[in-house]
Amino acid sequence: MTPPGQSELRDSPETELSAAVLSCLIVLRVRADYLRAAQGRKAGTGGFLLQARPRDDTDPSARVGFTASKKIGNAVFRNRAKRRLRALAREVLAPDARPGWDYVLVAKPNATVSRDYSLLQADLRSAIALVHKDRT
RNA sequence: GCGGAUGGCUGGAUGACCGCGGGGCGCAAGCCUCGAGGAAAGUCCGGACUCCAUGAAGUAAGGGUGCCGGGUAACGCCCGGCGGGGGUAACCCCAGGGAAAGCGCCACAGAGAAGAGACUGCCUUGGUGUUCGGCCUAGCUGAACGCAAAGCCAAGGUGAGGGUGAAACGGUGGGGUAAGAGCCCACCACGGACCGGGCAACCGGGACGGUAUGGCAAGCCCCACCCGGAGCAAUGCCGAAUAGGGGCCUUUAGCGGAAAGGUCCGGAGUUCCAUCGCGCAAGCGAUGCCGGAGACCUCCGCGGGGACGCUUCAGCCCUUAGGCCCGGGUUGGUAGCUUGACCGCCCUGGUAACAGGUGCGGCAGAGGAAUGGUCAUCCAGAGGCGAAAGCCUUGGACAGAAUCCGGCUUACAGGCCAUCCGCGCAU
RNA sequence: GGCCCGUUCGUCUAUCGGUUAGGACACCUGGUUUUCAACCAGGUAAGAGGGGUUCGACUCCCCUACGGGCUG
Repeated sequence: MTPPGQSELRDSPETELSAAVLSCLIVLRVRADYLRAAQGRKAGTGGFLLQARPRDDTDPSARVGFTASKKIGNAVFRNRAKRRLRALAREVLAPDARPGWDYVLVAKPNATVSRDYSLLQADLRSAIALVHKDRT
């Protein structure tokens, strides 16, 4: 299975990173932050839309936000979309997030809830690479 | 067996890895434990709770409810009954008070739409011959028909027939009459003194009345009963930051005193409290050194004020300035916050709703908002293949707590249980 | 979360319980003009959905759906 193999592989870096990374992944709370992130780099994928921007301040933490509009569906579907995106961010985005950046994951109707999870993981990896490469 | 009615339950299960929110323990690492629904929904009713300072009575306006009895903290909810309607039945549905308090409306059609009306008709009496034609048209005259009616005119009787309409001022039959009419009679409908039953709604009987009372109150209204307003983004406390602002309204915005306690000062002592009393308990109350001060807090008296539609009263609560608007800043923490008119099983009372009892068990508390993500196996379900066993594929209803309860309404794949009704078959 | 309000032609809006639901803009057709615009004439086109009260409902009552506003 994947969990033991991956944990073996990432063992030494993960333990150091995890504390730092998890503490750095702060949830965006202010509407203005979301509006500013929407002005930054965008990378659309089959399951969601990733927005990212580097903040030009001294705070080294990486922050992340989630958006699920009424187009997604009723409250059950909106919650599920946000939970899947949150799980993705924890597994994929946390190790690769750059300090001082804001990320926003926007759910897409139907896709975010029904798309296969492994495809979503691949989507997020490529989207992160796209956003980071374009910037540098 | 088929079809139906009613009531209730359930709403995937187990495991692995990685995670989230609350609580407890721990210095920490971490460990343990709890973590969505029957509708959490719509926000349609009723409450608890908080603020508007409290309570009571009356009343205006406005709103709501509306058969009777009961249940409940309360309700527009529930239970039982009554009446009306539907269904072969089980059973279901009903905003179901008052139209003789008053106002209003009843389009079109129709004679007439509310103390109505007289179109076509029917009948009686009186008058007049009738119809057709011609002319010089208040009239004259010719022909045909007829000898007593019809027609026309006038006066009167009538409300039965026709037709209209959602609805036409009781219905059917008979008698009666000039023609008719509850004018009279029988039955039905209606009203109904009174009698019996029932707590009541109402039910049964019914002298008598000849018919009076058209419909609409989810039109205004009347009657009875109920209702103050706002809502946890209520309302407190702490902190940060900006500022130490501007405008308006009301106003007598105060006076006198005390020093047990807080506070302050000096000295002593102390800090998680101790002692005593009450209580089953949670808890509540009292006491806790000495001297001084009177600015502040506090307390007492007098005076003033207290918006909530208005008035009155009580109590003596709050206050000693209050309120509103603009501008500026913040968008934090904490309390409210979840054990309550609570839920399930059981026992007792009651037809039931429900009430009482105690025994056991259960009950999330976030705050840009947790309750999840992925995978595997199984279980319902659907489709395909197959004679069957079985195999493969697919796939899980409506839907996510936000102060908390009691209801209502709406959404809901599938499954299960109980009771009852109709039909058919067998015995 | 809480509290309110509203749904009528494609759009904006009228409408005592008694209609063929009125008007303006837009659209279509015809006329006028060399043509277009403007103008004239005519036409198409609507009661959010479901129940109830009533003889009769856009209107009165109830439920649902959708849309909008206010509130620290």
